[in-house]
Amino acid sequence: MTLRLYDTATRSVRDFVPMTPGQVGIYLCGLTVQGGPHIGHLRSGVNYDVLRRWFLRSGYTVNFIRNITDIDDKVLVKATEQGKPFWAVAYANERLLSATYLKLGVLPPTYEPRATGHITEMHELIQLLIDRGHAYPAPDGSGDVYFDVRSHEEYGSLSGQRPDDMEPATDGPERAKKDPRDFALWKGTKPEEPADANWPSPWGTGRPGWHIECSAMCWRYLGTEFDIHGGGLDLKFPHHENEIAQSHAAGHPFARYWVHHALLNLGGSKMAKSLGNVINLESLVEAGLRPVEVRYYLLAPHYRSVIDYSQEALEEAAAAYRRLENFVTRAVELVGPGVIGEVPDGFAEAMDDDLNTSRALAVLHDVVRDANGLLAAGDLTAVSTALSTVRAMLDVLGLDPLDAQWASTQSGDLTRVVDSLVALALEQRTAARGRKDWAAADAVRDQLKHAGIAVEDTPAGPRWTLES
RNA sequence: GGUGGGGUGGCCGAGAGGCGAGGCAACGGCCUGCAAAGCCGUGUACACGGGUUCAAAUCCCGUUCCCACCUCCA
Repeated sequence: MTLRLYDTATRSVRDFVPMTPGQVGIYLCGLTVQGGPHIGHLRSGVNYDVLRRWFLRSGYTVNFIRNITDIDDKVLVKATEQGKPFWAVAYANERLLSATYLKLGVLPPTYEPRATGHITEMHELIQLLIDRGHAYPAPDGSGDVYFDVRSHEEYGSLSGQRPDDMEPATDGPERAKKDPRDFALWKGTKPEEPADANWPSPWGTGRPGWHIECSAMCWRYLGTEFDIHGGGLDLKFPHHENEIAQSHAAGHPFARYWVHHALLNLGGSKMAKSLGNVINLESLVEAGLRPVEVRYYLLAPHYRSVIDYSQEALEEAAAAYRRLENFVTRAVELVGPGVIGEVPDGFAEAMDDDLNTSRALAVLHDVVRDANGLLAAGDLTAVSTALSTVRAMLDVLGLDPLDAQWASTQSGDLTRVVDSLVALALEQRTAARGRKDWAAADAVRDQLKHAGIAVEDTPAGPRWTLES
């Protein structure tokens, strides 16, 4: 079985063949840290986390690079507005992003390079492009350096657009460009921008253009050629198109597969700060959802399908997850956590088929349904086997309830105290039930329920859970 | 205007020529003292109009509506 991935560059699903057997290098365009992340950003993190976990599960060593864009127009504007250094604003948001990813169980990247830490590499790349005749310093003395789109025949191949049909890039004065589609590699100092947002360069002080950083960091951490480059569909043009242009023009073969995930919409258009239709993880947690449920919601639809955010759909997803979690909890009470086993063939086939998480979840639910039957039948050996299978699937998706990541407060000292108290009450209830005093038994159950404790009777005796 | 992706049952969401993915909700049944949880069963869905085919949600043509990108964007 091999993984097949949809490659945007060839517009087809292709067998994934790594450059080096058993190893995979992935570059994911991370965030511009002009603010905290919303759930659209988190979808990106979760989707690629699942891809990464599937590679790990399939026996690969994964070199996963996700960058931080810590300097750009918007960061500078925010810094000026807030009267803070741009780097302080960027770093605060970066920490917020990391904390949020952590809450969602997104594995930390192998490395998380920042644009401002790679000015040297960018200079080297820009000089290489100038030397090869694909870039030029602006003749207007601005200190800008532009990529010469006309010098690179394949420009537009990723997005399928012809330069002639394109609207002009607006990241510099048109009169300084040879062609309006040329884009900035280096931006000369502007008086209205913070003084500390400038670096010396062979072409004058300034700061990097947006696209060059990713080409430079890919080169630095993954080499001139690597396996997979990922990002949101909205980055396909111009960002990824420009990255390809820069890197190819520099003589780098660059990424072998381009993976783009669809966006998350709210109210009919994509979630974006600029549109003001933003929902973040904190607000969902305040509304009573757990991060693991949000994670389920974000990974349940296929990564190339648009998610139209709705509270109802999110709550349905949460209910679906609880069903899975419920089985795990009940099974563990009877047979212990066991070990994480192997994933069923159907699940593996779905994941190998361009990461079809929806179909994979269908397999997971099928197994859980059968396993619930085994649970009811008291077949502990079979339950134990099913549990290890279920946990394997959940683990690939980053949703294993037993993972330390999701360890609930229920396992603390307080729980032991509550458990002994509830046990006392349940003893009385059991006694009442023994003498068929249903009124007394139900009174105990009602009182516990009032205290937020749900009691249910199972073949193995009564069990209790905190109501969420 | 150019480039892509879509419209699937009450809701979410896979599938992409022929066995009704899965989840949520609903209804019926089983289990239960009653519940809860769970299991079993029920629904005749594929934007619209044509066409191809023994067979179309899936292919072709047309219509329509929606989204993304072409400007900072996951």
